[in-house]
Amino acid sequence: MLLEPTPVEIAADTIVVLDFETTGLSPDRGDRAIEIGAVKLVKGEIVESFQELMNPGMRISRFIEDYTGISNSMLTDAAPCEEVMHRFADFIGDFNLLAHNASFDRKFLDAEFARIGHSYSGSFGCSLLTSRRVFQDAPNHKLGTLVEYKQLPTEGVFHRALADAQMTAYLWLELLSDIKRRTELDTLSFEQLSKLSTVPKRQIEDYLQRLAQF
DNA sequence: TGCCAGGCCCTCTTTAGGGCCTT
Repeated sequence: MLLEPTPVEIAADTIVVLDFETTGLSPDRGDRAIEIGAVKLVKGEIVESFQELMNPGMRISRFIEDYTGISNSMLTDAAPCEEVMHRFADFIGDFNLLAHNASFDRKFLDAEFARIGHSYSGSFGCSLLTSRRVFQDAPNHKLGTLVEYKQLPTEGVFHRALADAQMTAYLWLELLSDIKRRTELDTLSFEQLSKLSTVPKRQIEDYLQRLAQF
């Protein structure tokens, strides 16, 4: 008889990859989220997705309309941020989280969750910091460039939350694959990968060699 | 009207400056 896995074991195998579209760069200066997209990766496969527009209670700039393709008219009928973030809180649970340039998405997640009095316990990983170390020969480390550089699956849509979250998930799997190949390891923990993103670039080869010895 | 942030990381560094990323 198989035992049901404990919640801790499930969390270790599951990552939620997320991406926000926002009114600007800084929640500290009043910017709000306008779309959240996310996919749930379980043991390297996308098993669930989440995508919702949200009404920030203000008009968005022409720049953001052009950049994202999200118009003011699209947001008029969207649910308010608070309502969407409650549903997103249920989606992410206590799973570990990942984003491309996670410091950006983290500050918007924290700001929007603070508005609804919600907190979360998952750790944040960053595909930008990791790819700067693992894919050091890439022309640059913008998400779109890395998708092209690694020939990752894409529908040609950029700067929309779900599409960017999906591409970030594929980038993460490519990073995992590359590290596994270089270390000849079968499995890598989220903690090992998070640690890697803090190792100085010049020391990455040494770090990978140390990983391979365990 | 016009402008706006911040974390990370490299180097011509650490008593600093500037490029890269995210919207």
